[in-house]
Amino acid sequence: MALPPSDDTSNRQRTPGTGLRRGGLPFTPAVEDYAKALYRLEQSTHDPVATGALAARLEISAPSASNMLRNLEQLGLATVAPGRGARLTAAGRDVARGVIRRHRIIECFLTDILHIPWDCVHEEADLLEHAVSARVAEAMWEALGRPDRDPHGDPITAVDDDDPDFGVLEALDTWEAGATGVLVRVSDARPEALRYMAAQGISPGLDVSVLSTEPFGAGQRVRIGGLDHMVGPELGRLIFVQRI
Amino acid sequence: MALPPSDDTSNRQRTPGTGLRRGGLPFTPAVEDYAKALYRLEQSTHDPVATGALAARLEISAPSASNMLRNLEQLGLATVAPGRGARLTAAGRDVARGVIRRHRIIECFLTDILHIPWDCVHEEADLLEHAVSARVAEAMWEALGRPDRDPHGDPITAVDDDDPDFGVLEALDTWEAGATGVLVRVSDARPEALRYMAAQGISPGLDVSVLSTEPFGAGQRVRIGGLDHMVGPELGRLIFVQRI
DNA sequence: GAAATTGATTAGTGTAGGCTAATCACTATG
DNA sequence: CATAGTGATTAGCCTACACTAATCAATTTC
Repeated sequence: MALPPSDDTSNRQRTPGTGLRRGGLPFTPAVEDYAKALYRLEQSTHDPVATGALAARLEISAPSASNMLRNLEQLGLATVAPGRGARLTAAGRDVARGVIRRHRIIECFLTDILHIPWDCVHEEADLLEHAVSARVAEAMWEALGRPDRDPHGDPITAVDDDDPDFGVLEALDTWEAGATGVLVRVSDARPEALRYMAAQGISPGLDVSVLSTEPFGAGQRVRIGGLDHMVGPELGRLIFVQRI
Repeated sequence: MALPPSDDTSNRQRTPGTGLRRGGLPFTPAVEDYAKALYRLEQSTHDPVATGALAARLEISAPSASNMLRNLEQLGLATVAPGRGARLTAAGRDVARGVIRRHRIIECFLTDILHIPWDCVHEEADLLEHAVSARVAEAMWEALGRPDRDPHGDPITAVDDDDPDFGVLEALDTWEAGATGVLVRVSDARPEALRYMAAQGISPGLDVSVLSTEPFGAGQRVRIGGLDHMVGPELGRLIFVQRI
């Protein structure tokens, strides 16, 4: 005989209407996603975020965004100026930075410890970032040796710090022939671009030098980590480099 | 300047009405939880599972369970006999075993790699088991060296295998004075009991010998891993041992 | 200054997953 | 046999999020 008190009474906290689950996590995944999106949009424009911009970002309808903004306001995470867009509150920024920090730690963890290919970790991390508690995320960070960048080169900052100003970071497509530097970060915006770069052996940390700039929008011939590549302008915009 | 194509377009698959998210995962967390609960109940009684038993197990109301059972049936995961309870189909069993496998791998991972205390991992794993893809779970399993037991001693089996019959596994409280063996598994049913055992240094893998059995339900004096403990009957029922 | 375009909000729906209260269908008992 | 318990289901409701269609408000254009 075995297994009688068959385990798993699991304190499944029930946030009414949210199914089982959410065991103690403070916000719903949707709320965290909205906070993250608001943070990013606010960060790039430094202006209040228009409902439509938020909706476009999350690929949802404008009414959905409008609705959820009222929700965020009620949760104290955002303030909504009647017709003119929304801003995160300090609390909202903390939520957003927490999610972003967890996301990047998870990406590190997936590549460095689980050896999942570099170009797949973003999607997996999107799934996990809402289920990993702060405790687990911090334990991951420690286990990884407190890294300060994720595999795409994005910084892992403290929850109460803004993303650092990248300073002299430039997109590769703005560089002239002869320029040299180091590849610091690649945007994870387009998964297929990530996959291509992974296949070509292009990744953060490598030395970069622009061999030539081709006419008629053909892009650049670039040596990256000892290998030569043709980098078209679309790809060049996703690669961020720092002069040395 | 930096961070312009501000990342994270993330292919957020939208299962209508499920918020953002669920990027490709086949079943909702609720469905997985129901399958898991059905599997466990079926496994212990070998009979169809009564709606009420399922509801009690998941700490939800009977109507909710009744409702979801119809849902599971429509998904092809269970068959519901009109008034007489439900059974998992082969597909349902696969779902359940998948969740259980992921849960146990995650528990291993949390203790062995992240060094999260043994008595806390169950709750964290409950949260994560629905967000970790099969791919990530298997990568974890490989990174851990393909363990065959989780930290509580529960077996990690292939998705298409049933939990092995534990054979000669017995609850500690059934043992007489003088019996000796090894602690194979502790039930993770009661978190506070786990916490107590962790504090006392009681964990799977240790040698066990019953020194004496006390009268009037006082339990047993037991040497576990070199330390003496008074084990009351409530605790003894949660500890599973194998004679040597 | 009237009309058209644009952006945000309201109104109403749908789905997933919970709940309570009431009902139905057996069983078990006086 | 009638009556009282059980256990399951139905009916009806609630929350979180999403959607479409329609409206409102502001700006642009003629």
